[in-house]
Amino acid sequence: MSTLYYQGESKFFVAVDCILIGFDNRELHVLLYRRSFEPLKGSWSLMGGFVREGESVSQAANRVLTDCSGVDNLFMEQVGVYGEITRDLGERVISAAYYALVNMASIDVDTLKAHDAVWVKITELPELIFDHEQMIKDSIAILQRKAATHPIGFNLLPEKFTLPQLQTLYEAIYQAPLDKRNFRKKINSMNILEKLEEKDKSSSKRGAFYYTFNKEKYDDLLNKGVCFSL
Amino acid sequence: MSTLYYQGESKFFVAVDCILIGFDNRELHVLLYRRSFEPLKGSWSLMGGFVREGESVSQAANRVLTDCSGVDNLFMEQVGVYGEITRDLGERVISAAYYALVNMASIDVDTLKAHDAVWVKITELPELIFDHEQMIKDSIAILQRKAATHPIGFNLLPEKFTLPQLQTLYEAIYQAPLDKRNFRKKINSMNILEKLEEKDKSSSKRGAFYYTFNKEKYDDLLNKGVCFSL
DNA sequence: TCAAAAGTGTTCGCAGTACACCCATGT
DNA sequence: ACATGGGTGTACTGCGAACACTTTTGA
Repeated sequence: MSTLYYQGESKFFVAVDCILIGFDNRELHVLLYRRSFEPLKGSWSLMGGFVREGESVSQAANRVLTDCSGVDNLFMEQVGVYGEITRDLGERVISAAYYALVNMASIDVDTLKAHDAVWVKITELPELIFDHEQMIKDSIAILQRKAATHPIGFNLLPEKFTLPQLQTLYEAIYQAPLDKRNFRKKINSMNILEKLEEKDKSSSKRGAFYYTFNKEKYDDLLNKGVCFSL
Repeated sequence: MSTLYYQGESKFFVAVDCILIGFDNRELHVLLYRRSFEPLKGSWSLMGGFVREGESVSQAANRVLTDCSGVDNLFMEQVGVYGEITRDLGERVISAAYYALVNMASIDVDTLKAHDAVWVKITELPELIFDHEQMIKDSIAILQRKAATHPIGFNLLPEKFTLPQLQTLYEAIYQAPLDKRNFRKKINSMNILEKLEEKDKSSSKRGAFYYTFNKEKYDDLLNKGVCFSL
């Protein structure tokens, strides 16, 4: 390894911690697991890992997410870096947090079991190691802000979804009830959804029409300078 | 040094880069300097430094900011972590960016000279090393978003300021003209400013009244759940 | 026939926006 | 007296918020 330029400076362990947020058509969940190594073995923790030589920090986050979810290229964004000296009880570790969004139904249950990972409702978080609770709080704050102005919520839904489902999602994100008619009016006026013929009969006798997110329409709006906001 | 738990993992140089944003009552500026060491010695760069063993990442950012500005405890927030493998042409360095806000008049000119640092208008940025231009763009995006809903703009002004000054500031932040009467109506309705007897005669014959930001009033509003937004 | 969820319009109030003139003062 | 920037009010409009009934269908 070369130390051409920066010799004398210190080096640090750099980790990534992943806040994988999922939706089960009712509530938001976070993927947690029981830490399998010391220190604090057995405590609740976010999925994480160390950054390696040959990968960027975001690649490391993607690797960790793929590994524990079984799905590649999840929607993912950086939350921030957590750099307090004693944040990790083992040794000093500087950690970059990333949140990712996924529909819980698309995650293979066996992959989760293999990592001892479980979905926990964000309203019922257990005690977590280090600063992981703060990371989750920061993630949800970003999600709440960003979901209001960017169509990222669709990452939490299956390809086809109903309007009641979509509304429940936003109610879960904002942790607040929304008016059905106002919500539908607004969604409708955005003109970014495609209504399908098919109905979902699983949650009512009448059935609710399926919709899909239409990325082309959305990109068109952006090009015209129109502002998405929900 | 202990390698109790995490042996086998790699360690990295971790740097901080500081986007010090200043206001001169006309335009926003960023503090840049000519890099004094290889690689790319002589190129335009943000102020930065390496994180040291005995300090947290944010403490490192504060140290760098204090060092180059001569002022301690500037308003400062994290922008994010930049972790591409080859982002630094020397060796691999993972960098955390922080932006800070300051009134340019409060910075000692000699301190700047000592660091070969200069204020550059954000509308006239030169070519910068590495990903520093991206860091500045990201900072300004955060500033634009955050200044609209949080009273952070006052960090860019002196203790006493006039309403025309305040308006010019927000026009510089948003890079858009604002209507004088609407701006004053809104500011006034927030009830977070204290009008002083004194006038600033430096920019007009009539003179403009000085105001100060009243943090108590602002905190009161927050406690009542009122939402600041400009 | 009834229970349970899906779907549908209108009204009201407020906040954002557009807009033009008088004031104070130093030169 | 005049040039320069400081300060003020009103009318309009569009968007968010509140609100209740009908429809469909499986059990």
